Amino acid sequence: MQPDELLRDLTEPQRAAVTHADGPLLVLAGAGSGKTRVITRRAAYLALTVTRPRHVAAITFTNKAANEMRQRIAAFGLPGMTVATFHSLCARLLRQYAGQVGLKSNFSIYDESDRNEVVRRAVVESGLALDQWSVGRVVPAISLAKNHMLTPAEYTGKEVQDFGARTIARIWEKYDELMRERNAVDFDDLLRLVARMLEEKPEIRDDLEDTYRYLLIDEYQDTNLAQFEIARRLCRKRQNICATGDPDQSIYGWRGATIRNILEFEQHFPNAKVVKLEQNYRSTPRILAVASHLIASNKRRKEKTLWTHNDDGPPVRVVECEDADSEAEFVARSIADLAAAGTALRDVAIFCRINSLTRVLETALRNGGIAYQVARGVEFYNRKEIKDTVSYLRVLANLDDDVSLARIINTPARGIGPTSIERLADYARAHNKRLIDALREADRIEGVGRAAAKIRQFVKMLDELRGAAGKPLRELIETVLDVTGLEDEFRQTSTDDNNRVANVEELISSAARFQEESDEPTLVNFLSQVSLVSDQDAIKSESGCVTIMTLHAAKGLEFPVVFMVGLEDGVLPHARARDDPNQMEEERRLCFVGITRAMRQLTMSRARRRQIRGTWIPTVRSPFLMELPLQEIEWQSEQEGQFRTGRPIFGYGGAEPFPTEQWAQQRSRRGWDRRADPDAEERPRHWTDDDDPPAGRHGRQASRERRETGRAKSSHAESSTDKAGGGSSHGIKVGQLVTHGRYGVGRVASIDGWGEDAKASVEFKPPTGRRTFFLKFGTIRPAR
DNA sequence: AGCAAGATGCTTTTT
DNA sequence: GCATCTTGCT
Repeated sequence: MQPDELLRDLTEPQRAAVTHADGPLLVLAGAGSGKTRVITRRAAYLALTVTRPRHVAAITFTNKAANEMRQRIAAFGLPGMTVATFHSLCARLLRQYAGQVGLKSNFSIYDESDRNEVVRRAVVESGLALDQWSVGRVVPAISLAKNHMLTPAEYTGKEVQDFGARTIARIWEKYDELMRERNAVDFDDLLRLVARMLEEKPEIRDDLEDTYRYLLIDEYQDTNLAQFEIARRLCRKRQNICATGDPDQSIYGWRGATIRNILEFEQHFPNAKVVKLEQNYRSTPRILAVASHLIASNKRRKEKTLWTHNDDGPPVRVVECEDADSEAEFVARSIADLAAAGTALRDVAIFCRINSLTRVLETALRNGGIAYQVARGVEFYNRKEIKDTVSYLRVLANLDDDVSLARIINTPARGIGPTSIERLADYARAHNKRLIDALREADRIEGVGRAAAKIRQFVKMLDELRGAAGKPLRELIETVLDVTGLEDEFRQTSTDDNNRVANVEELISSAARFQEESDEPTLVNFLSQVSLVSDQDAIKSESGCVTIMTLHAAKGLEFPVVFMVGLEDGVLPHARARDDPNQMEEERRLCFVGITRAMRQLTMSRARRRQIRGTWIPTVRSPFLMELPLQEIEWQSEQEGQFRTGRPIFGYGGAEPFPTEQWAQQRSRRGWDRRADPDAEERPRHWTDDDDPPAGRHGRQASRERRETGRAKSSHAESSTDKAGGGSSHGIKVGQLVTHGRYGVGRVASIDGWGEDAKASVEFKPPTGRRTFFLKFGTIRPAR
């Protein structure tokens, strides 16, 4: 293949991103801008021009992304490239260099539940009470600290006075110790240990830098500090890092991702070239307008303007329903209508902020006879039968793995009860031995009397199985299932709903596939893959049904028709984000991600009443709805079962469609009433002038008007709104760009008058020309 | 060992 | 309000 062939059908900015050879490169890839295409082309282009495939490494977050990329690159016929997720690459490196970082290369990778088990143990062994130091409290603290590359000492360091922090650090140290004993690492360790290794072992880093000469890092906006350090340390010599991502789609801050990594890329990598991909191939201009207008309220971002050649499509709708049930029915009915008109169900998706909202939707779709699937986080590998089987395999691979061993001692039930297991564990701890050694010495342990014989049998069985550990994977797993009695158990407990036998068979075939496809199909490597693969990777688009999923799960996907439900204050944005401006921005990005998944038709909805934990409560409209460009949107309101199109009333979010007498009184009493002019309700809210981004860090145009993002102090439309009645804070200045519902964007030429009489003269593009508006009517609004 | 009644807790969840 | 885990009982 000729390199030029890779460029033929690319746009100018895409080409620039693909052909940039040496030195740091940041590709700001807007939603739907053909990012994957650019990355894969770039990988191939580099391999054909400035280097060879084996010196190119593309790193992604999900297996799904990695697989897709691998496939596309394979089409170029350039074998030998590294395409991996951060975690799988790190696991590979840690196995390779295990000895140098204090691990054995057969280490186990612990998932959430395994890790929780060890944390629980660490709490107990630290002499603390589990109900006070619950997993839910300890785990996130440690995980976050690890992702920020802290050590326990550094973690306490800042807050020596803080008893809580000191205790967490103590538990953490214990936890690390227990993990080392078990020859196990968790997901966070994979990253952290590699990052540390690259710093502390210059000779290893040197080798790796010579291997991975060109780095491509995808979804860079979702990297945490550990991942950033890995990337940075891998390109220290050559600085050949290409990061792609979109700050507006950073939605994993709560997991330790740092949006700063992408915002400050140019500081971290001086002389970086920046390419913006702003042409969108996915959505209609209307959808993009809505998305852009919303995200403009964020401060922590990089300026970017999405545009498209696509045709207009139907208007974006916002629908306010009486309650959650009728919202779900509305969605179901709309989908039924679409289906009747020829839309395929697989082209339709429903997004919600939290999983608990799916239930009403499921009911409504079922009642409406509409086929659907829920993309749940319930993973294949978390099923009991899979975990049981995998635990046996883990023990065979890593005899130090006490957590897995404890899990299988009595699975299937063989008369070794919890008391005996506890005694064994106590003995092991007291004598500083592994659990497996305690098992072998069971006869000598006090209080294990009757179970001792059964333990002996179990150990014998394990030794037998270990003899089979070298067999091909399929055979090995089948032997395990047979010898342990698991197979019989699964056969007996399988139901139509939950076919355990079939699930285990799926595991076997994935092992067989691994055996064929992997370069090094060892048991340890298979287990690695099992730990690092989730079935989020397997959201099928082929099934002929509607997909219900969370906004997080929706990232990276696209659907012709999208419904977003629950646009309510406390749901989206989530209540717990409400008093933190940074979290509010993340919620807004989440909303943005949802909107930009839609290709042709987008409907956002909200219920005026919703059942939260059992009781019906009136909701408040999401502040994000009020940040949408009103003139772009068709508003519908349900009243007594009828849907009417009309303008919403801002500042009002109660259970009634329109203000009640009581509400109106309350409103004027508080002094935030607005005139009854219907146009006035369209005016954007919350303009302030003192709200620029922090000290021009990223060199933004200071002149640009920024919208207040907060609304954090109160859930009602509040005072800042209604300075508008008083005059000067309509937020419109001479020279500023404003939009008008009919005439579009224009520039303010002059402002005359004051207060009620203030009017602006606005210059629009021909043929409209210059027009004058009374500001009090709010017909022109600041554009962004 | 197995079940049933209580207790708990409840955003999102790439790996 | 509900599902999931724990505890206590037989």
